[in-house]
Amino acid sequence: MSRTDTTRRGSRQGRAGIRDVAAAAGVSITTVSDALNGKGRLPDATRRHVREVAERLGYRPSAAARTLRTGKSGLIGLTVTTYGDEPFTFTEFAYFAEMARAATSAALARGYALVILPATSRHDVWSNVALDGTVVVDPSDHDPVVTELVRQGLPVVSDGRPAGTLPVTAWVDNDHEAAVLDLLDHLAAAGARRIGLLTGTTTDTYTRLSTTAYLRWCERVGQDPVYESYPAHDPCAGAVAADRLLARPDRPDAVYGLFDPNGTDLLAAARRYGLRVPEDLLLVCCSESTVYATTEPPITTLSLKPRRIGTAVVQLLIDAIEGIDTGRPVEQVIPTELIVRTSSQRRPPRTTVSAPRSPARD
Amino acid sequence: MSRTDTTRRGSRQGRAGIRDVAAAAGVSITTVSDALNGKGRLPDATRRHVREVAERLGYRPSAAARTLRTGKSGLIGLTVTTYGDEPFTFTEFAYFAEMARAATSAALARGYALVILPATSRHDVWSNVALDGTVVVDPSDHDPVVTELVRQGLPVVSDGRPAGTLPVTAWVDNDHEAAVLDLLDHLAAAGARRIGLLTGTTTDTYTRLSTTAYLRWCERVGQDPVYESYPAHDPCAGAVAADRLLARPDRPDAVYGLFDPNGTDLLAAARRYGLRVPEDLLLVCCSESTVYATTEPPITTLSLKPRRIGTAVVQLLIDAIEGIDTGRPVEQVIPTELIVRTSSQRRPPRTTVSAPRSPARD
DNA sequence: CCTCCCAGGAGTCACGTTTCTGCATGATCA
DNA sequence: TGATCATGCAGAAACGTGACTCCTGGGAGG
Repeated sequence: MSRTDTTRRGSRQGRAGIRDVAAAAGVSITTVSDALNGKGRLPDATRRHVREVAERLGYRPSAAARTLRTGKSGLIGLTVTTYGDEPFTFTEFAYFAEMARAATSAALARGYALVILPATSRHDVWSNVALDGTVVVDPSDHDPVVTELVRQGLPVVSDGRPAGTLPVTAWVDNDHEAAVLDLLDHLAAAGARRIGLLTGTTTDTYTRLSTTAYLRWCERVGQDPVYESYPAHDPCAGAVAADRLLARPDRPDAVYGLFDPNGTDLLAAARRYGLRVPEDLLLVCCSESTVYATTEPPITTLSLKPRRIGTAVVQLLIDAIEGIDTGRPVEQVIPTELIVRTSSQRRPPRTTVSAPRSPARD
Repeated sequence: MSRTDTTRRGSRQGRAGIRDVAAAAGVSITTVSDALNGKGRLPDATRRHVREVAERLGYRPSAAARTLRTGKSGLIGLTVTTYGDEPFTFTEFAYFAEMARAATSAALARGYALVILPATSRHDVWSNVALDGTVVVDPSDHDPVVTELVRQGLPVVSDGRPAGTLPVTAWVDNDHEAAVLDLLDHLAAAGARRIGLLTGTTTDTYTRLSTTAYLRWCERVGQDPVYESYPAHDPCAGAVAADRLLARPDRPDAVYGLFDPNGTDLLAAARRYGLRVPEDLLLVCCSESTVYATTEPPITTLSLKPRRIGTAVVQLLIDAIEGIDTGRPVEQVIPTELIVRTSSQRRPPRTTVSAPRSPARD
């Protein structure tokens, strides 16, 4: 009777609370909670009645209270190692955008949302948000953020295999070595005698594995390595390095560029030196950008399949959050795809392997 | 004395709570809270002691409990209208990526984090996260999500001026009409006699305003409009529309493309028809992509300055969250920038107006 | 010597849920 | 007919904070 007047504050002040719904429906708080969450044992009539009243009052459960009570927030952190003060790195823009998009989709489909967080260990932001787990893109060697998160008992899944002893719950990556070896074989089969590499000075796993594979391949076929390195986060340095590579006395007749903008940079450099692509110079770069389908000539690209990676990372993370923890790290390798276009074929292609965005020429 | 044994659960089970810190420091919960938040009146000695103990125990305050108590979560929603089942639209990829990056930076600098949320009114995800406010990119006419958020009393700031009576707290946009008029004048000054438009079939504000400005300009200078429309979310349709535009009997000698991929599509179409750029065809497109600096020839682009927009949107939103609510909508117009390159100059440029791909921008 | 005041800190409630426990009420069964 | 049991629901204890109220000395002023 007189106890229902404990509903003093919530009713008029802000949004309707569970108490208001209970009072309006003439039932207890327990019944409302059970009815809305499909939990307890209630007849369908009561369930419907409560739901209707809740709808009428515009009731939305408080996410904060639910999180506090259940310990689950439905939030997943997404963090990327950065080279400056910006939250994402610039070089892998298309890759990251695609990967983040797929990750967001996959998370939403399972009822989770993604929170973009900085890779810096500024605790004030990280500890202000209740996370169920975190996706880390390209974690550095002994990432303090990852260590701290694992110490708190949160699952962490990385895009890119962790270097050193980084204790991630699971990771997803491409087989970068196989991709590079395959790609170099493709160039050699197209007639390349000396293949050059445009690579980065950073020590991340992608750059390291790819460069190592290149060197191994050179050793195997008995070619002297011809490569230029530059800091991958500086787009101007990339254009300069592309120019340097083609200005060398031992100029390569084919080049693979590890980073997204390398294709246009190499194409511009080739024009400056009067080199025709693909007649004088074969070109491949690693990119997710669709512009390479319509450049003159279209450029063969290696796709790392960021959408599949983003999806896989989130699936593994949510599995770890909800399911049983196997204890040992789970590893998943996503195949790459070589999208062959004109720039890596000595003769005009007879069978088009690429998916062209334009009506067929000739 | 014997009441301190109420610290029964928290101490061993999970992370350290505020009670554990209080017990370890030999003070009360109040003192710990005050010491860590710099609130009450405590001597520095006590404050330091408590902080040290908290540090030693690895204490991190529970974000959920704090949110529940204070009503502020430090989370900002970021949502984009979508044309498919993906969370972001595809056509404005570079724009959105840049804008989101700037928004994330600005939010982090003020202690907030961004949560990526779908534009669909799937309430289960939206109501599962406690938001302090939301950024909406390109809200549709009577966006149900915006309406619902405003009904809940949350501030909403939109990128793109709201159509109809959408009750946003504030908005940020470019002056699209002025940008298009200016750009058309630029093309006319370069010698264009008949300027064509590549536009979209969607009804969003950007497309509508830009197209209207084009039609107005045509009327003013007495030119018959020459344009093709296509669904902007379909990249293949864009290539086809570009081809159609150049195949017309009243073929334009200059084209402005409203969307990011239009530049490469138009360039490819021009090559198919044997048109030289800029001699036979002047080209401008709206894009944030840096590839247009190195295409053959480089293409003039209209930049909407997404970084400035992203920053402005977040600043306005956080101001609304923290500060006083003025009640009336705040509007902010960001100027656009025409990056003039070879494709829109009849004669080789003597003075380079374009900004090359240097990292420092804005 | 008494009073007042203030620094310093302890107790306690409330935020809005979820969930465990438990109490009625009828129906079933030996 | 009384014991057992499933059903339908109410009470109340947390979850971990923040903030308000109140208590207790000790020094200063009268």
